[in-house]
Amino acid sequence: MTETTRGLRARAHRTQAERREQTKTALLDATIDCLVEIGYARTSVQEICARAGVSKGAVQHHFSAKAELMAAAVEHLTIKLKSQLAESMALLPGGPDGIPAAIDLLWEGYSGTLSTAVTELWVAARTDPDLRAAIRPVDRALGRSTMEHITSVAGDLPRDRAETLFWLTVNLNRGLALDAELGGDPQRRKLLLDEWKRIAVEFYQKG
Amino acid sequence: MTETTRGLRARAHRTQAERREQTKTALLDATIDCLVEIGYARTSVQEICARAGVSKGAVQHHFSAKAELMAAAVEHLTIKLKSQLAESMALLPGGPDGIPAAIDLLWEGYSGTLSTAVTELWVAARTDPDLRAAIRPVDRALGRSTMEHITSVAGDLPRDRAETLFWLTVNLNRGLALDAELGGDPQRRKLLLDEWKRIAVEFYQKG
DNA sequence: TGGTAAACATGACGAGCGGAATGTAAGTTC
DNA sequence: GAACTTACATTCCGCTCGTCATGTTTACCA
Repeated sequence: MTETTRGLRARAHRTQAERREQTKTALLDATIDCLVEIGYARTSVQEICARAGVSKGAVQHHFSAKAELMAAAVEHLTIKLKSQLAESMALLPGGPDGIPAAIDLLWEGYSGTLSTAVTELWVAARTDPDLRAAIRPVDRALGRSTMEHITSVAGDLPRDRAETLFWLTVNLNRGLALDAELGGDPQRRKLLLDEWKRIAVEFYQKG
Repeated sequence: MTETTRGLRARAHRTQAERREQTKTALLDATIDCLVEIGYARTSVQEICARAGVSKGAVQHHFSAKAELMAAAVEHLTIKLKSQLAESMALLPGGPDGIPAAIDLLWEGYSGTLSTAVTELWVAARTDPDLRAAIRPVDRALGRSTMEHITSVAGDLPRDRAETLFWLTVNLNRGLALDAELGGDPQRRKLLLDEWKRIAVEFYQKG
């Protein structure tokens, strides 16, 4: 339960725009909470409302249907992920340690709760055309923008090589994140990540 | 809709054990079909019954609850995957082409419909302790047995190195499979897989 | 300061869900 | 072939779901 989902009764006087956006973000945050804590299948409108501290009428006023709420949650989620990644990427060192640091960064990003929520939506979107249509462009944009930032730090690495390394890392991370979700061995994941860093340095930085 | 889910009225005379197993596998196959076609969230008992061509009473007779059906589906699914993998692995060549061939094989396994169903159950299991408890041991056993087979073909590669390569490949594949599910670029996936094969040969076979 | 519109709450509705109770048909056993 | 058990069908129940219609509060504006 995020802090932002509470404290709606903080001030007595709020302008309409403030009220609107506050309950809207409360709903979206609550939606993400639900996805993380109880999964997509059991994420109901009522549960979201309960967590957001508003009524079902509110969500109806802001979103015409549950699907629209989910679509909005996708965007909300992506924005949050983007800012989180941007924050981390600002601290990225260049030079020889750049690649392992970038891999660590991407792992942090893909193993967090936000990415867990994204995975829930992804899997659900496979069999839900509307949700799929909402996710695809947003997710592609996030992937591309992250790649731009990462590869720009990569320094002397040729552009296409850096991109390949990036996507390999991302997909490996997604697999490892799935493994983590089901309670795979953390020690093995650390071993694999370390090995991957070694490979990346050897194969992309030196070779 | 699998062939085995139909043709229940094939023979007039069936022994009790035959009847029992036929409807049971029909239900389990139908469950997998549902997972693949409409996803875990919308997989209901009635939908499963409709696809299996039996009534809700039947599933009630064989499984005490929906959760138990799902748990059984996990095992059924794993058995199918195992036999599919075993079939492919029998054709695996040794020698210098062994590693790329093994990677291709694993990709075939992890990008098929059976693995899609597994992913649905995996993600659902994250927030469902019972399902999780049902999946974990079965999945670990499958992973281990597959690794045993693969590494036994690996020839001169040291044991722990082969294992590391195997798990890296598996996790990369899972990430790529997720990408494929949401309609990522197939060309990029092929490029990444080819690159991974090159890395594997260079880093594990030669070096 | 009163009227208007936006933001939200409340309650009701039909549909679909999982599960229980009960009925019927097919196979087994003696 | 009659008693009995197993396999399956039918029907119903309580619940929760998403959505809608309507009522109430809050902010804005003249």
